[in-house]
Amino acid sequence: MKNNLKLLRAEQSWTQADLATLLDVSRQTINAIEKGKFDPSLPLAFKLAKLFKKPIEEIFRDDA
Amino acid sequence: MKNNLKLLRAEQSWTQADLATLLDVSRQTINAIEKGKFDPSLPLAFKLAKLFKKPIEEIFRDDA
DNA sequence: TTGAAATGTAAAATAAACTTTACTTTTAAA
DNA sequence: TTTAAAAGTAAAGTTTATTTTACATTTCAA
Repeated sequence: MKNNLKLLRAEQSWTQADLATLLDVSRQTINAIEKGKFDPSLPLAFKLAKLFKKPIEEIFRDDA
Repeated sequence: MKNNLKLLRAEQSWTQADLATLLDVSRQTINAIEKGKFDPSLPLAFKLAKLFKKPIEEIFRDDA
């Protein structure tokens, strides 16, 4: 599972901490997802999609 | 988080066990998701979207 | 070039997803 | 109306997501 989070976040000039606050998760969670250490839960993926106004499939790519 | 799985599965005349096999998860996992006991992981949501040829947002609805 | 902000990382703990086993209840066809 | 398949459920265990704390490294503006 790959994602564009780093890019999308940069487009908004948000820090990892900013994004974490907006999503109500820890900064480490954002860092780990960006670095591909794990995938977000489905609810968190929905929050990201809502925040970035993009479908989940446009943010995450299934490489399985 | 709500979902149409029961309906989509019925459209294909698949049992919970059939669907579980197609997705390589346990039947109890399908049952629990259909009954709303928990949400699938993002990878499993992608598998479902692929199988049913529908975007994740069309299968799951964020009610948060 | 220093210093602060941002990012990366790690360990320990908790929560949520998922499995296995096993049993009960519902559904539907013979 | 019986009975087999399907669906529901529950407990115990494993794995994965997430938090908290804490520290190290990178980046970039003064």
